[in-house]
Amino acid sequence: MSDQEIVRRESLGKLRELGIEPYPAASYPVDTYAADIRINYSPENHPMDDVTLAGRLMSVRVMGKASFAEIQDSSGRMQIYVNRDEICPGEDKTMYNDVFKKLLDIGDFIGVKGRVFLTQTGEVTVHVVSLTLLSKTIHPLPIVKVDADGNAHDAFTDPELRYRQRYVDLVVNPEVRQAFVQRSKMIQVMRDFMVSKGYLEVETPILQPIYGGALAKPFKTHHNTLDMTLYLRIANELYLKRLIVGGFDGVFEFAKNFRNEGMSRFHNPEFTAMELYVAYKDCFWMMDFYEEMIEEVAIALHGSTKFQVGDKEIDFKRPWKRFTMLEAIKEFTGVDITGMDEDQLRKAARELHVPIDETMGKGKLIDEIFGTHAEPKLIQPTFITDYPVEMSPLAKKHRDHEGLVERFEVVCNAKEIANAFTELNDPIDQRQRFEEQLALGKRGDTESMVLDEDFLRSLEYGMPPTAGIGVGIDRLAMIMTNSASIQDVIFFPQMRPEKKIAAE
RNA sequence: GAUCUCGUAGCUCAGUUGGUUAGAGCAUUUGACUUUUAAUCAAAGGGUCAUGGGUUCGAAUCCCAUCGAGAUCACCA
Repeated sequence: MSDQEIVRRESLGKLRELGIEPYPAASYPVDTYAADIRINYSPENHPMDDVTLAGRLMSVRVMGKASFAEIQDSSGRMQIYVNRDEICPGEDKTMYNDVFKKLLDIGDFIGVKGRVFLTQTGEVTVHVVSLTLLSKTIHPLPIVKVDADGNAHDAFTDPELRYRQRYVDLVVNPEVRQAFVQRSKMIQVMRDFMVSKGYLEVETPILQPIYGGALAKPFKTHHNTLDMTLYLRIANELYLKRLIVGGFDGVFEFAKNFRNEGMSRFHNPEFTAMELYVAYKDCFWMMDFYEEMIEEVAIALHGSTKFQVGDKEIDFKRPWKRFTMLEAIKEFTGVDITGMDEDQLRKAARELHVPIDETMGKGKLIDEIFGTHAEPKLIQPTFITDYPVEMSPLAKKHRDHEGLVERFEVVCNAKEIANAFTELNDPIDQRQRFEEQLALGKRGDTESMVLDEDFLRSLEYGMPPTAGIGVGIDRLAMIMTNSASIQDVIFFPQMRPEKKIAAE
């Protein structure tokens, strides 16, 4: 235990000796937030003579019998003025001299009641009439100080500590809270948008006997009573389509998916995807739908379709640029791969210095060329359409072009932020596609799909023509909040266990 | 999984070519100041230099291994 922790435990005892409970049980009648005061207070037009607010004590400047301090609530900080003879009207000055000056620490939760005034320097301040300790902190909070020039001192910046102790990060770094508030708002706008169209928010299994709906490696677990292997879902696509079979016109789910793959600033083992399926629509309808929804998100968060992300300005104003995949490859490499067979593609990929291996089929080769040369250059939101059939086993064959499917992805800031198809509803074609995937699996591709007989049976009962889309919520949140790492938009990103705590 | 970088006080960081007892600011404690402040002044306490081994008369510093983190790459959303 550090010195500071020992001192705080001692303070705790002294408070109890003075008859002050450091962890009182009663509700505290908060009626005002710091931001309310900052926004609404005006000495002439809107005096605030009786406010009660609560929060953490974040700084204290003692000057004899008068002190200035700051308390931080969920809306921000507010300066308070504490005068000895006002909080201690009688002879006993213990409350000020001992409790306030010595036994309170930065980080403690306190409640104050008082009147708002302007100091000589013009700062809005609460003149405290009574002060209540609400919860004592015994672990020192790292204090970020900002000097007169706006420079931060002692910022709490170590990424490991920030993610492991997110609660501390949230207390001392206000912009962190902001990113999460925006993330939540983004999801809310999307949800409202879809609900307003009449679509139903649903929940589907996370524990699945057969994983499907995406190309990825799953987490495996075991159910004891059933004595069977279950997989944590990698996607919810096949379940949502079963619901379309069942007669819903539109269903969506914000789903936690789990993929047992590498971690990076773009990948967390568990992540959130939103998938939406709408009956009697196709992927071209979905393009318009998505564009409109995301434009609305941008406006809700930034008041504009245009905002800064890293060193780029991104504009979500409709309409977005649309490329077929082959057009995009031609645009950024100068090579037209239209009509090439597998060997020709392999040769073209080598010439373009695209990393490839022998397990790759025609679809993966095209995808690699696109991923290496086109995707990194797509900063503004862009639709990429017409994917090869080999890499899209759940998408309907293109109505006009042999070998392609009706599919689009949206690429923005060099990352995919949506993936959509006109869904394959021909049960015989779907069975063949699964079988091709099985063949790829035998060839050594560890991410090929497995055959889901129950899903095929549902298609055999008949699924209406359907458009479906999947949206990477974390990726989209990174762009919308201008975050460089996925860990900045996930409260508790996955990390290795903390050695010290595990040992205790 | 590969490569590179990093790990020093509660927090942010110095620490020279390997050389006395490892430093600073903030935070903490004590004292001063009894005041409408924007890091008030003074003093003090605080360290398994990530962990373990090695080289050396001597290691925070050089070498090896391990643990943890970050960046880039691979896989992927």
